[in-house]
Amino acid sequence: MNDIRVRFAPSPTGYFHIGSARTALYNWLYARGRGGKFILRIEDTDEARSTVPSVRSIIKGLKFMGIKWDEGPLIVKNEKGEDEITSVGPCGPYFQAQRRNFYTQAVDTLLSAKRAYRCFCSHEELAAERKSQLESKGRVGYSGKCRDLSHAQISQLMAEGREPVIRFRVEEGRTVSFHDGIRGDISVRSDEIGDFVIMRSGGLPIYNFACVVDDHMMKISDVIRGEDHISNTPKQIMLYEALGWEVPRFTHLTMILDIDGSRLSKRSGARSLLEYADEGFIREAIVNYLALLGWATKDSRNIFSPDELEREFSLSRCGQSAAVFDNDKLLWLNAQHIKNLSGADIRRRASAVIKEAGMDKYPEERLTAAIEMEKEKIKKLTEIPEKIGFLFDSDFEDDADVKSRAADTVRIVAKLAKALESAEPFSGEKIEEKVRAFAKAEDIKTKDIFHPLRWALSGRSKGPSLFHMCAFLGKDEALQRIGGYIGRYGGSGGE
RNA sequence: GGCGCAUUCGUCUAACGGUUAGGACGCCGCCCUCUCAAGGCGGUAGUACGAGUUCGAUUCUCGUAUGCGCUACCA
Repeated sequence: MNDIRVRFAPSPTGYFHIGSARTALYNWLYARGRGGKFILRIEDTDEARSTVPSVRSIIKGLKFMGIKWDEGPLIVKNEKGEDEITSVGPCGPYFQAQRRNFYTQAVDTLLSAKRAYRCFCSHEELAAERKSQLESKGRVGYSGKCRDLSHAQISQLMAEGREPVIRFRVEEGRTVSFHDGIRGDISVRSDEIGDFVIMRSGGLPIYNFACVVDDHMMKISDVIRGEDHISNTPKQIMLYEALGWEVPRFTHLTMILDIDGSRLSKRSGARSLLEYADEGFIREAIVNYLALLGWATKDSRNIFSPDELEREFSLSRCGQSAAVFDNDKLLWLNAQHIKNLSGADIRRRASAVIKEAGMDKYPEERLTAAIEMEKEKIKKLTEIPEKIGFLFDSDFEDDADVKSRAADTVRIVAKLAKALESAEPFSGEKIEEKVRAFAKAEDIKTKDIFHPLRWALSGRSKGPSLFHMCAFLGKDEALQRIGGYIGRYGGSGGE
């Protein structure tokens, strides 16, 4: 046992994207590797943007990746059998919107210690202030106008119905430093930071504040999050100090960029994690790829199972520069992992695409066998119907190159069909033996009969190993397909 | 504008200050082969720029450039 506790704290606004997925994964891998706890917390203090569907997609996405949280939100069935979102764990609730009293308490502490104050400035005043600061090319930040309002002034403004925000009083002239788990020592002068808002006029906390309160109350030992939070860290550290709380360790992960180097956008990388799942990427590949996006072993090894990642992963081996999301490599990894699965496993995972293609009417064993035969060609689960469909349905259209070359082969194929009738049992081995013997007897190159047979059987010039395919179809079906081929291209010449 | 963080093949990355700068994806070629794949072998391509420290910098320091982030009653 130890006291390693990490958390993944997404805000439920929009879909669960790749960057978040990686942050969650790294937190989880770190916890698993160190025997720590992984906590899921939903940062829904932005009432306007937070949505329940988004919470669901986060939960679904984490589950897809095989990430399990020790504490956090849970979807359970209520008495009526409907889904209901609750939380499990000793430090709950795990939704910030349900933790308002904790934030209020902490604000009161800060207020009475004069480390925070009420600010009545309007948006307009603030905007004007910012504008003039920008023009004078200096620091941009709150001027501290309301820092020393008297009780009388405050009462007066309150009486007027003005609702203040709460600002944190930043100490002047000091340097805030911390040791980042990936980047090392980072320090910033407090003078660069203006008194920032910690609570909105409506009484809801601002991220930097809620985050500190929660991380402390949830006993988080390591805060592992995106690089975009580096600049927030000094503010948070000042809050920890003002509240008299122990500061956790911080580690900032690099950003994930789009192929053109910009921030990940819809175009190439930044779709929802779930879209990748729907597109036929499997858990192992996504986890593997995400792990590699910002982390590497000393030997730059590529293929890792989730279990291996749990053992091998370490924050200290994470890189410090942004990574570009590369679909090609993800696709390659997906093919690698699919290849290592059994046909039955692939079939099970592809059940949705199989069903959608209307192929669920075929026996599972047949589907499994077909997939087994073709699995090293499957890059994505969604490719399965096109890869094996013709094995089940003989009503296919011949490929163009088959059409153009078929006519010359009809005579020899018809002759081969007769030879095949006596193949018993109709196994791959037996068929191969028959076909090779046939070629020898006819004094033709094996290729000149192999290819035509393939065309007759499948209507395409690429596909599974010929004899396995033939055996898979079975004698009746194979002969029938050959008959159809002869019918289509036989013309007047016939036999 | 200010501050912060970053910068090795197109991409992901490896390299106690001393390596012909390694691996992987992609691309190209060859081999294997009943096709397509898979696999094997080989090739392509990189230390942003400029100083400094050092016998020696990808590696340490500084500057420049570029990118990204924060500078919100977003997270």
